[in-house]
Amino acid sequence: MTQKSFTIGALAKKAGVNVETIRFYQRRGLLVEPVKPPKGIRQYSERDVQRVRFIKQGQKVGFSLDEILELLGLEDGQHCREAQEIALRKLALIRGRIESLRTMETALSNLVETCANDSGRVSCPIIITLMGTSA
Amino acid sequence: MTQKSFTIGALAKKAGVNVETIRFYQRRGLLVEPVKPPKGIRQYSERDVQRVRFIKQGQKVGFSLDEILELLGLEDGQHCREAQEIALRKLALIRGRIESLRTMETALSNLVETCANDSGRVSCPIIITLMGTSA
DNA sequence: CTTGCCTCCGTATATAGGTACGGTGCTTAT
DNA sequence: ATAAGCACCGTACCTATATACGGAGGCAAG
Repeated sequence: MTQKSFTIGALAKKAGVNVETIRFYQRRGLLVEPVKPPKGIRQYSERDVQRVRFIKQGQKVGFSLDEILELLGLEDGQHCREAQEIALRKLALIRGRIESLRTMETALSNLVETCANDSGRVSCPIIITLMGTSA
Repeated sequence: MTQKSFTIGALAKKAGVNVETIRFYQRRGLLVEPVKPPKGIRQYSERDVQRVRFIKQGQKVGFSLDEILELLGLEDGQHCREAQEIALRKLALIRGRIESLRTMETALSNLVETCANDSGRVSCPIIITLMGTSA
């Protein structure tokens, strides 16, 4: 069962990161430090777990923490024009990256296929096919 | 016009990186250091430019230099079984990343669209939609 | 034949993104 | 009421990926 609020240690565990990492993200502004009840312990929610996971996903696809901060800013809601501008910039990046990845995917699939037929040496033209993309 | 061979400085310029970076990649085994003619200067080719660009592309989609080294190993040709294994592993990663990026793409497109309709504040489903993907 | 610019090489420093450490003070189970 | 186990906080340290620095030597233009 899912509690609605828990400690930093539990948050870290749920999100699959180190406690120190949570604190690091707070310092970087990627996570809000919940108010500390006087004499108490800060409480976290599922929402925080999701944010951390989002950060990790973003990193895996090549975004820096600063970029992810921008993306999270969109989530938090801000004036439309600014949000839209950022979103459009990120969209362009994302699309370029998808294209790069697809090119790699094709090259690797071909390699695997070739391999299935022939069991000698193989080589994969992964480089040539990737040039010229813009992401 | 494209010369067939040039110096490290030219290579760096063509590839859009620093000379020091080229040397760093050589130390890391990502680029082969061309033989130095006695008393001479090492010569580089378009192929090197492509390799460097590939490295940069790879980084943009979230691969580390070590992972890129593996991918370049495929390009260079090696025994099938090993190559296939590596290729399959990378394919899985790549597919996961494409999926993550697509999710982000959808979320951001929606955001942009919402923006076009509403000129107040927006709240973006970006985080929620991204949770649980596996890349 | 000197002045610059470049290669070459080794070493030192920088930046991003964590990760570890050490002390203090709650709470809780024993 | 004491010992364990966390939270909290500041600071120090670590890894990956560059980037900079500084001296020696080659080559070409003025």
